Parts: sequence; structure tokens; C-alpha cells
Amino acid sequence: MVEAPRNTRQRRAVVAILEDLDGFASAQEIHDILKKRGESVGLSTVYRSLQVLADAAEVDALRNDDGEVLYRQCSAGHHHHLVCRSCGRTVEVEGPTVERWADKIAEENGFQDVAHTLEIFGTCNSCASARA
Amino acid sequence: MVEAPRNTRQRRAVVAILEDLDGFASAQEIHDILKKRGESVGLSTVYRSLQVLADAAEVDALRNDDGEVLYRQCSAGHHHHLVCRSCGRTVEVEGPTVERWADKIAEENGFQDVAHTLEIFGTCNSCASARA
DNA sequence: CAAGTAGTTGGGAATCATTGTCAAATGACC
DNA sequence: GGTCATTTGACAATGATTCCCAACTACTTG
Ligand SMILES: [Zn+2]
Ligand SMILES: [Zn+2]
Ligand SMILES: [Zn+2]
Ligand SMILES: [Zn+2]
Repeated sequence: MVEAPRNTRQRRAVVAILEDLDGFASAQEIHDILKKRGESVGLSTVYRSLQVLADAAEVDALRNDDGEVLYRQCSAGHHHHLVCRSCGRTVEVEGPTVERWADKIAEENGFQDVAHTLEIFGTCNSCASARA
Repeated sequence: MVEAPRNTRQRRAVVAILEDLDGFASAQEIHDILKKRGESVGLSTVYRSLQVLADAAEVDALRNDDGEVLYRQCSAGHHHHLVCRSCGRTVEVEGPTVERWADKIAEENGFQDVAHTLEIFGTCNSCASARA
């Protein structure tokens, strides 16, 4: 029997940040935001909380070009992301055609336990105009 | 004026390995293979060579689930991959529909300088039967 | 409310891929 | 062969993430 996770101040604080943010953010960024808000949480705990949330599919995780893992509270169900490289602003997108295409490709080649990653990166218009 | 890169034993050795391999491999794996073959090359040099090749689009690079960067000598032109998680065996795949879809999504949302990542991971049939 | 217990925290050490450093080695060109 | 800028390689440094473990605390029970 698996014990229920405890309802701790730290976990609540991390979830609260994720609810406020609308884009992807790294564990360290979330840690910094918590520190700024005075609701300090240990860095290890931030990492752990995000892992737990990601395992439970409560948040989505992806890697940026630098290899850092970014987290975001998304809506349920399988989807992909259009992410601003500079500010993290994110649009959730769906592509039923892509899903079918990927599965078909894998099946045709005899692959099992198939999963796929698909992310679109770019510069959002507010970041683009700020840069001009 | 940019100087032409030198033709060194080390660079040739790395390229030779990439030509032999048919799947993705990490810098460290390539370094190990070189060592086994007696054609030893410093680890830093392997990393540097792969970076140069990747910048020149001579090889493709992607990250596995663990965040390691894997390299592979691929055919020219934009394409994606169906990769065996266990042995790295790779099938190059193309999805013109996906390309258009991604660009359209980005444009509709006012994103610029758009790029996308799309990889399919699974277990190839030889690895699947070996596991049974 | 008090005590017991097991999940949780935090901060510092450890890990590990990757990058930086710089003196020594070596292609390219004469 | 001589010159010189590029390249190499051993080692240090970096940086995100994980590990460790003693102290802490959210729940349960009486
Ligand atoms: Zn932006
Ligand atoms: Zn999908
Ligand atoms: Zn395989
Ligand atoms: Zn593509």
C-alpha cells in the first residue's frame, strides 16, 4: 500500500509558483522566485517536488537547447508546445495527424514501446519587438 | 577570411567511427570505441570534433532521455529519427506534413526564428526479442 | 493534546557530461 | 627543413542534477 504524499508548505509553494507562471521555467528559476517571495524552499526540495509532479503527469517537462529541464503546469492530455526561447512563454498545441504519423512510422519499422518528443521553439512577438 | 580546418589524424579517426556506426552514439562511446581500436584520441578532442561536425551539419545531434547528446552521420537535408532507446539503431524519417504544420502553428502565434525538434523513440525488434 | 512514526526537508557533498586552459605537438605552406 | 597558426590532450573547472543523512514535521492514534 502506497502512502499518500504529505501536504507540506514547500510542495504547496512550488505548486503555487507553477500556477502563477504561464511559461516553462527551470528548477533553479523556480527556486529563485520562491526566494524572492520570501517563501524559501531548499533547492533539493524544489527538484524533488518537480520530479514528483512530473512523474504524476501534473506538469510537463522538456529540455531547452542548453540541456536544462524546464517545467510547466499544463492542461491534461497529450499535447506539444510552442515555446519562446527567450521568455519561456508557451502555447499548447495539438497535432492529431502527427500522432498518427509517428505511430505508423514506428510500427512500419517494428519498433515497440514508442514515444515521441515534438517541440517548436521560436521568438514570441513581444520578445521580438523588445529586441528591435 | 576563415582558415580551412586541418586534416588531422584525430579528426579523421572520429569521422571514420561515425561512418562505421549506423546508430546514434555519445561522445564518450565514440571515445571508447577509438580506444578499443587502438587509435586513441583525447576525450576533449572527440568532443571538439563532434561539435565542429555538428556545426557544419555533417552530423546530427539529439539528446536522449538522460540528457546526453548523441551524434550520428546522417544523410543531408532536414529529417527526423526513429531511434532505438537500447541500441541506438536509427531510421531516418521524413514528414512533410509535420513541417508545414509546425510552421503554420508558429506563424499563427506570431513566433519568429522557428525551429522544431521531433524524434521518435522505441525499442527495435532485435532488442525486443533479445529482452524476451 | 501528547507521543510515535514515517515521509520530508535542506544544505553540502558527490556525480557526471561537457567545456575551459594552456603548454606541447603538428599540419600547411614556403 | 623552418615558420606559425591551428590542434591536441591531460587536467581543472563548470554547472545542472542527484545523493546523503541528520534534523524536522505532517499525519495517526490514544
Ligand atoms: Zn518571449
Ligand atoms: Zn504527440
Ligand atoms: Zn535496438
Ligand atoms: Zn522537421
